[in-house]
Amino acid sequence: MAQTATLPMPEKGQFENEAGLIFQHVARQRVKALDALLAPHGLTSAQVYLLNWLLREDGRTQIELARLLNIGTVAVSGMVDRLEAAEWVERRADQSDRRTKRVFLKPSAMSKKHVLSEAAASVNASSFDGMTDGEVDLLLSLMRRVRGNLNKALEGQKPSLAEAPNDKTSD
Amino acid sequence: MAQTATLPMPEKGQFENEAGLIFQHVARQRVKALDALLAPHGLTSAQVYLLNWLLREDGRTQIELARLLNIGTVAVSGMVDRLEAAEWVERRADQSDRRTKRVFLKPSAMSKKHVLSEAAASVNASSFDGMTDGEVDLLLSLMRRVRGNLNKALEGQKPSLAEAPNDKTSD
DNA sequence: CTTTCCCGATTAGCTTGCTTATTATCTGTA
DNA sequence: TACAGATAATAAGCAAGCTAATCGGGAAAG
Repeated sequence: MAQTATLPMPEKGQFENEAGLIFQHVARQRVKALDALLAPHGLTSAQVYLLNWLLREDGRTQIELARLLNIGTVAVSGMVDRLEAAEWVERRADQSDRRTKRVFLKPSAMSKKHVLSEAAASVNASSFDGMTDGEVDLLLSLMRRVRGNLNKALEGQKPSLAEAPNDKTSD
Repeated sequence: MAQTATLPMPEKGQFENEAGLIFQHVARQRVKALDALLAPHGLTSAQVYLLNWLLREDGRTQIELARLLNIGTVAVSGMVDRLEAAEWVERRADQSDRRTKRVFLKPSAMSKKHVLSEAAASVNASSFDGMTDGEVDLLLSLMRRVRGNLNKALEGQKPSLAEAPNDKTSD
């Protein structure tokens, strides 16, 4: 730190603002880069993340997909709608539980397998260009810590599910 | 799948998939955390990023805001619509160029100044909990390099603006 | 002066995510 | 057995991005 006023580094307040935005920027740019690669195949980045999980193991329930993708079941529902309309996947009823629907890849999706992983790998390669393996590992491990911190913070923010035994001190 | 069964670490392919997702996760969780803090004030995280730039300097054009926020002018237009409807800002025509509109804070927004910066700082504090200043600096500098890499990659992907002197070899 | 080109803002329509509320089904307990 | 509560999926409606297309206003040729 220290940095006695020589660098073009903004001051503390501005720095924190920039810290806030850079996570959004990187995420959005990754989406854009991936979308650009996938557009010729009629796919989007979010769809590819979902399909990649199905390629690892087919026939997952939508709740399983939601947990793997870290999004809500409602978002999964919409995505599966679109994927089904485009004939990449199909829903089939679970036999033992009529509430759940399992999502299966259709042959058209399976045949695109290499495209999906190559597109993702290509964006990673671009993202980490000029970085050593050690730097990439370091970055990812720091990101995991941030994710863990935010998970904790978000759990603390919504005490609606857990806790609340007799704690009625809220507003 | 191989995976010699000791660590919970997935193998390379899965690792890369996770690398792709973690940037989205962190960005989204930051949004959620910030939104939760701001909801009582009737604001969203994206709106606060925009307002914070106006607090630094009022009366910017929408294109300036788009560049600062790293989003498109269309997105800015929509956000300013909502901010204007909620009486946080107002649009005024530029005098010298009738195409451009400048966005000015209204008193209600100025009075929230401390709320905005505190919310952002709070999310940063949560995000970086348990990390040393050095680690945070390192993370941010790595993120900046990733952003730079992606910027370059995205420029290369759309040769529609630059280049294309006589290159008509497209599809 | 006019024509052509560029540029700021907007509209229309899309994807992806969210919250809240509904519907059906399952499960556990009285 | 019956009823209460959890759980899987969906519907409705919103925010925030995006691209492509449009409109009006500058600016620089001719």
